[in-house]
Amino acid sequence: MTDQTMTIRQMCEDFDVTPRTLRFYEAKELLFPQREGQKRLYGKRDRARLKLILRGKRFGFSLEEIRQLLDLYYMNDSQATQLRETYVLAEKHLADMKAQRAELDEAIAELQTQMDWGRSRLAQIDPQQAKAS
Amino acid sequence: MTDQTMTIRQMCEDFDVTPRTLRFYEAKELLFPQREGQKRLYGKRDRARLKLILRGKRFGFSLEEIRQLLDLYYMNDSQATQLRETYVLAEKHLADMKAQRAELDEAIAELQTQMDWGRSRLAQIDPQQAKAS
DNA sequence: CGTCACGTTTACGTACACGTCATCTTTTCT
DNA sequence: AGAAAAGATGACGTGTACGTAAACGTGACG
Repeated sequence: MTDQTMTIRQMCEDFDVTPRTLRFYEAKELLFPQREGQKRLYGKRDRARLKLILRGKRFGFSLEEIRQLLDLYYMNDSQATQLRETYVLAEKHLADMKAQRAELDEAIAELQTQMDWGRSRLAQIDPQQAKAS
Repeated sequence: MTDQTMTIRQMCEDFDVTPRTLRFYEAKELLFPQREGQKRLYGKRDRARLKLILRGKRFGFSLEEIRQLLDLYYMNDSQATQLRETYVLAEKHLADMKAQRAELDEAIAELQTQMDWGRSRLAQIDPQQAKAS
């Protein structure tokens, strides 16, 4: 684990995942760490990719969708022919995320309304412990 | 399907789910439609609950988490003892959603940056078809 | 009266995202 | 050197969220 690369353990601790998960992502071609003999060595690129993978998961994208999106972030010059295609895909995902944000805002507002109601109910029942928002 | 109630088909069309899904949610105690003989009849309450279920799913909550959250929205007076407990749970979910929104904002910003870069690349390669944002 | 369309239950099947052994090298510590 | 720790591969298991097929009931329609 010279230089900028790290072992699987280190990665697991940094990102709070298991070795199994990292090997699984590799099998699904979302990560491709270098090998030093048998051992996997994760570099800067892998860390950046993993960050995006985990983020994508939190937003409900499947690993397969994420795999395709990673192409946008790690496009090289020789893949210029696929650039437009990838760009269109990215537009869809961006629209998805914006829609999700709008819905999320609405959901937050509604839940907060419910909680205001709940808090007033609590205040009636149990006046001494009422909290502020 | 008198009055304010509707059949399973109608529900499926309105919410774009399958009958299997609705029965599954019922088995998991997220929905409890009335019965007219054998047949399920979905009322206003069920529709509101289903809306929340589908929303929760889009935000990455499991059905079990959603089931617990539904208690907040459909709390009745006799469950006042559980109100505080439910309130605390709701606070966690609200915090979750706010964190998710923050991350989502970041992700949107980053993706947009990437797309700006991609668009400029496209413009170089293929000047006539360049689009605006 | 038959035959659909719609609904029900029960049961098995499936895709996804890993968890959990078992077994085997390869390092690393003492 | 010997044991423990870390890493690898392969295979099978697991939880979630349904899909799908079989077998049956039941009201509506030509």
